[in-house]
Amino acid sequence: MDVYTWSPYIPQKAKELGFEPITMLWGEKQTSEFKRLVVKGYAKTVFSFNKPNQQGQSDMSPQRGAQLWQQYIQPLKAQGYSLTSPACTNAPSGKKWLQDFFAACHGCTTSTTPQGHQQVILLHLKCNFSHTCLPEASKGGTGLLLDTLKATSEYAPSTPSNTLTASQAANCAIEDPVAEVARLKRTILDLKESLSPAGPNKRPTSTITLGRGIRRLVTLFQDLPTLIREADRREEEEESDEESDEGSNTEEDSPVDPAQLQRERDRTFAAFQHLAELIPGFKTKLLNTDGAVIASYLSNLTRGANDARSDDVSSIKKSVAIWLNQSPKTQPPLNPDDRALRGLQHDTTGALLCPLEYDWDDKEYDFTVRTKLRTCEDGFDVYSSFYARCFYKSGKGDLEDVEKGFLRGSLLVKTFSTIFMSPSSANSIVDDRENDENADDFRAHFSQPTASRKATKSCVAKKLRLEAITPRAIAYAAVLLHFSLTDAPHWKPIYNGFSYELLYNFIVDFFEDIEGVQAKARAKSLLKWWNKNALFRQIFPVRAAAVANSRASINKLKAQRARNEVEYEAAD
DNA sequence: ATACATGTGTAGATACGGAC
DNA sequence: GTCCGTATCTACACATGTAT
Repeated sequence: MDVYTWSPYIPQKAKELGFEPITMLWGEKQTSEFKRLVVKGYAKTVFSFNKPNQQGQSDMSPQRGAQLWQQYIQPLKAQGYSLTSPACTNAPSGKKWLQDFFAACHGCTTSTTPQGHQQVILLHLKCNFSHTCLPEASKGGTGLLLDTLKATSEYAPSTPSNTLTASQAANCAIEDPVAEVARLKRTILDLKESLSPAGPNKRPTSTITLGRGIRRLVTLFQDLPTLIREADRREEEEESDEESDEGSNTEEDSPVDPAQLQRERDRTFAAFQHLAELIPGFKTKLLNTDGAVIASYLSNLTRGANDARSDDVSSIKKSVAIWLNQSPKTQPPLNPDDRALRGLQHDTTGALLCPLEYDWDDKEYDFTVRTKLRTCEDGFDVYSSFYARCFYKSGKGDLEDVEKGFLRGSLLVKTFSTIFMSPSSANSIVDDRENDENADDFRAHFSQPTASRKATKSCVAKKLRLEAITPRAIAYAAVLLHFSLTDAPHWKPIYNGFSYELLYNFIVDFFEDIEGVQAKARAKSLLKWWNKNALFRQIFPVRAAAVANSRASINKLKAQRARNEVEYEAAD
């Protein structure tokens, strides 16, 4: 850390405290004191005129500056001092002042840069930490300085990143621009490495990137402040738990089922917990007392969340068309880039959107059901039920047992693996609507890996550190699949009166909000069915079972070696 | 202003071909 | 055969464009 006092004087304490003192010729009025104090060894660096281009500061002409420089500053070079150019303000007049100064200052060129360019003079960005430096830097002040560097010494720095510029500003002095830039780059690299020691990607993950998993794993529709509010509410409730919150709610006018409200709250709180798990340091970040910091943090997370959803909506739109077009029955073929001709008007997508309640394919009455559904005749509404056939294994279900086959359809599995594994991973999943005799064995959904090419990048699930398939991930995939079968022009939470938020909540609750032992067991086995997924296990080869196995092997080896030792000693 | 769609950049991986 | 550099590919992240 350097220290200076806007004068030649260096405080006695400065050196004792380990500061590197810098002397300064502030302006004309300090020349005598400067000459008296600044001798060989007094300091290593010298700053020169303070804002010579500004009235009320050292205020002098470039030509006068050059004279003073030659008289007082230049001779110090021979005494081992680092020389620093006049410190103009960041105003355009400062750049002009410096250019004129260099023009007038003959013989100031003392050394050369490694590139062989004439290094005219050491430059100093005038600033101080408390009030000038960072605001000016953020307004582009350092940019101007670098412009000046370029203009005066032919030194062209590689385009500095924002971080670099800020660091340069904070450093306040650029002695040798080339060395300085190189040094700062190394420092930044070091810092980055220390931030993320492991992993091939050394770049620290940005907040936006961190947010990408939120819609996929935490909540598809709720915004982050809602989740935080619910977490806060719970905390308050716990603190004053004897005081029931009856009447504290202002929802008197809209009669809400208390059980429904409680479920809503539980779901929201679960989302908060998932969020805290997904985003490293999330809870810590919330402790920040600066509301603006938190607001921008949350808005970046939200941006990432919505970006990722947007990516998924568009990629699933394409993929679904390609999968369905593989069947010759899909006539006319679907346009991968447009949902416009999908929905009820198309026989293939219509059949998949059609819930169990209706028989899309009834032939006896010449497809009247289909027609009635299309014309929204009374009592015929495709969007009245969540039991759409696209969610069912082989597209078939039983109205008397709606859970049977629900969320086991191959299209849903394809959608899931497209999002969480890779688009190409879905190719290995056999469409169960074509050959339903493969029914029960999940592995039958996957053909042998035919791709000669291995995955080239870690998949989304890995990036999100997803260790097991969660209900919310399945619900996310289900919503995206259903939506991509419609003819919606763009992503909407509600389309044709069908609420994707309600569908999402329905599927989440299907797993998370269960009454009864038998029902719980069925939901658990469904989740297990997903996690048993051979493809998914390829991605995470080291599971708990594998770790246990390796421990068992180690123990076995230990035991045998111990036994051998005993036998060896006995033989002696 | 915001959300969604589209385009660009890049990491990580393999395939290929020439030199030795 | 192996070593090494280059070309190419996939898929994610981010930037930019566009519509509402």
